[in-house]
Amino acid sequence: MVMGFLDERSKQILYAVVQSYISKLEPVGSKFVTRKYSFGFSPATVRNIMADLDDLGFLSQPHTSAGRVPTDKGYRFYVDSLPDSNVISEDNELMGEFICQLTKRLENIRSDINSMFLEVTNSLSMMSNYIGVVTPPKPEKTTFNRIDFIRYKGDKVVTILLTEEGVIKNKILSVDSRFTQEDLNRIAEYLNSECLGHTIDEIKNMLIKKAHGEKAVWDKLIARAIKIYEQAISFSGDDVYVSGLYEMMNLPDFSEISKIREISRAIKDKHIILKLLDEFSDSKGVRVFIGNENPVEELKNLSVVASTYREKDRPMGVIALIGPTRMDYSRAIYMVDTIARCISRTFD
Amino acid sequence: MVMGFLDERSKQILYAVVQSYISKLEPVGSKFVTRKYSFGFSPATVRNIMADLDDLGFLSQPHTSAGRVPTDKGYRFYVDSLPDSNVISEDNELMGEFICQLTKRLENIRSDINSMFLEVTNSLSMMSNYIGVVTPPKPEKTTFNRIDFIRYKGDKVVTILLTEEGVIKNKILSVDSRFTQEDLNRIAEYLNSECLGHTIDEIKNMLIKKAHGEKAVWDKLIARAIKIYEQAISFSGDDVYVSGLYEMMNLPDFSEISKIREISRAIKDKHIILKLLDEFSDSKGVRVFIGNENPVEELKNLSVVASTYREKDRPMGVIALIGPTRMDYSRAIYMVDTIARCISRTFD
DNA sequence: ATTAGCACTCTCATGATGAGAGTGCTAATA
DNA sequence: TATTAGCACTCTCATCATGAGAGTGCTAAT
Repeated sequence: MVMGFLDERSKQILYAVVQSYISKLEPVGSKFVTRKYSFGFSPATVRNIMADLDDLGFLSQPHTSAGRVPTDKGYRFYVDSLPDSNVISEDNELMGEFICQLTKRLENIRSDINSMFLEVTNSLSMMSNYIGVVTPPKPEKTTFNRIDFIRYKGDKVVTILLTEEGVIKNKILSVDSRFTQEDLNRIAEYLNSECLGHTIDEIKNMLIKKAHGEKAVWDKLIARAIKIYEQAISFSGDDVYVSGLYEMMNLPDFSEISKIREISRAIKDKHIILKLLDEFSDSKGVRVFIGNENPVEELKNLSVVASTYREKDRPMGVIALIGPTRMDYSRAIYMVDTIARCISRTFD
Repeated sequence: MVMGFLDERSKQILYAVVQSYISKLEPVGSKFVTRKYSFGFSPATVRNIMADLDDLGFLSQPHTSAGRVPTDKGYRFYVDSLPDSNVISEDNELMGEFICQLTKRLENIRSDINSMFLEVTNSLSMMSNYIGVVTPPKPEKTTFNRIDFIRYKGDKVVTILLTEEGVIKNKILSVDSRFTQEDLNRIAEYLNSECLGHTIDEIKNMLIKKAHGEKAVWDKLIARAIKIYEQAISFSGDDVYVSGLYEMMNLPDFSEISKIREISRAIKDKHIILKLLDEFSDSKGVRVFIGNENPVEELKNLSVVASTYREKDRPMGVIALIGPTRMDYSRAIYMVDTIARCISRTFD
C-alpha cells in the first residue's frame, strides 16, 4: 500500500512500535524502542517521530504521559508491510508440527465433512487462542452427486442429497399424500440422470429450461421434480462452525467483562458471522479486516483474518480467525493460509 | 426431606433468608428479614436464630459483619420445602404466554427434530437467563423405522437411518469394495423387514441371535448386515444442544471474569455435560443438583435443574437448566417441567 | 539535524479516614 | 424463661491524599 509520505525511518519505527505492542500489550515508549531495536537514534529523536506518527493517525496515547498504542490505521500499515506469509514465522517448527498432525487427522475423517470442519475450527482456535470460524461449502456452489427420496410416516418424505464434496443434506418434507414411493423413485431417477456433475444452483434453471423444451409426457414429472428439489436444497440457515470463545477469554485483551460480553453477543448470532464472511467469499488469498474496517458493526473492535478454501480453484467456503485488533497478524495469516490450503487439498 | 431438628420458626426464617438472597443477591441481615416479612420477632431474635442456622451449616457469612448467605445445604432446604411446582409462580402469566408460543413454534417444526431442539434450548436460555441444555433421544433408546444404503464414490457407502422419533442419522462408511448396490439393497431390505418397531439396541442382539438360528443361506447376509448396522449406529459423540452463555453473563452472579471462564470451560466440553445429564436420564420428574451435590467436578458451584422428556412414558432424553447456585429454583423447576412435558407431548 | 536535560503530566499502588451495615453480647423486660 | 433493647465492636467500601515511576514535550546545546 502507498504510505509514500512516510520516510524510511518513520516506517521502521512505526513497524517496531506495532510489533512491540502486539507482543507486550503495553503502550510502548520511546526509550523501549531504542533499547530493543538498535537503530542509531536516541530516545529524543524517536519521541519526535512518534509525535509525528501520532499526528498522522498511526499511533495514539491512552493518556498524556503513556507510551504509544497503534490505531487501526497503524495496524493496517503493519499488516501491509508484513513480509510474505510464506516467509516462516519464528515459532514455525511448532506450528508446522501441529499442522502436520491436523492434516493427518483430516485425512482420517475426510469422508465425514462435518467432523472435518469441527476439527478444523477447534484446531484453529486452540492453536491461535482466537476464535476459529469455518463455513461449509455454500449449498449453491456444491456439486450434485445424487438424490434420494424415502417415504416416511404419513405424508412425509425424507430427502437425501449427496454432493461431490461429501456434504449430506437431509430434510423431512411434507408432500402431496398421493405421491407413491414409485413416483418418488421416478423423480429421483430422473434427477440423478440429468443432474450429475452440475452445481446445485445450475440445476434449478436447467430443470426449468427442460420443462419448456420437453414433450408433454415429461411435463408433469419435471414439474414435480422441480418442486421437490427446491424444497430439498432450501437453505436451513445457520451453518457455521465457530469455536474458541473460551480460549480467547484467556487473552489479556479481554480482561474486562464488557468486552467478553460484546464478543459473545457478536458470535452468538451466526447471522452476523455469516454476513461478515460473505465479504470474503469470492476473494483470493488471505484478507484482513482491522477493527473499524470491518463491515459489520458488532465487530468494529475486533480483527478478522480470512481466506477461502477451494475445489479446483472454485471457492467453496471461508475459513477465518477473529481476534483482538492487537492480534498476532503474522501468525494468524500464516495459520489461516496454511489450513485453507490444507482443506483445499483434501478436496482434490 | 427430614429437617426435623429445625423448629417451625427457624424454618420460616431460613426460607425467608434464602428467598431474599435469591432475589436480591446481597447478604441478608436480621433487620431486613423482620422488615420484609412481618413475623412477630424483633431483629435481635432473628439474629439469634440466624446464628444457630449458621452453626448448623445452613447459612454462612461472607465476613464477620455482613448479613447471611445460604450455603448449598441452605438452598437444599429451600428447594425441598418449595411448594409443588404446579402451584403457579407469580410471573406465571408472562411465562405461560411464552410457553404457549413455544408450543406453537414446535408444532411447526416438529418434523425436523434438530431445529426443534435448537429452538428449545434457545427458548430455555432466553427465558431463564441460565444455560439451557437438551440431549436428543439416546440413539440406543430410539426406535428403528428404516435403513437405507447408497453407494457413493469408490468404496464408500452412505447409510441413512430413520427412527420413529424422526431422528435421522447418516454416516459415510468405507466397505468392502466388492459390495454391489444389489448386495446393499438386500441387506437393507432384510433389516427393514426384521427390525421395524424395535429399539436400536435391541436389534443388535436380535440379529446375533438370528444369525445362530437361521439356515446357512442367510448366514452370510446376516453377518454382513450385523457388521454394517453396527457401524451405522455407532455414536458419533457430542450430541448435545447447549445455549445461553451470553444470557448468563449478564447475571450479576457472574460479574467476575474468573467465574465466566470457569463456566465456559465446563460447557465447552460437551462430554462433561453429557456425563452430568446421564445422571438424570432415568429419573422421573424434575430433579435438582445444588452446587457440590453435583457429581461433576467442573460444575461444583453451579446448580442443575433437569427432567426427562418421554415417549409413551419411556424416557428419551434430558432437558436441563444450568445456573448459579443462587438460582430462582421455583421458576427454573417450573420451566423445565413444563417444557419437558411439552416436548413429550409432541412425541405422541 | 540530532540529542541531552529537565519540568511537567498522568497513572497506579498504598495507606489513612470515616460512614454504614450488621453482628454478638449483656442487661433489662414481660 | 424467652424476648428484646442497647451498645460496643468488626469489617467493608468509597474517598482522598501521597509519592514513586514512566514517558512526554520543549528548549538549549552540540
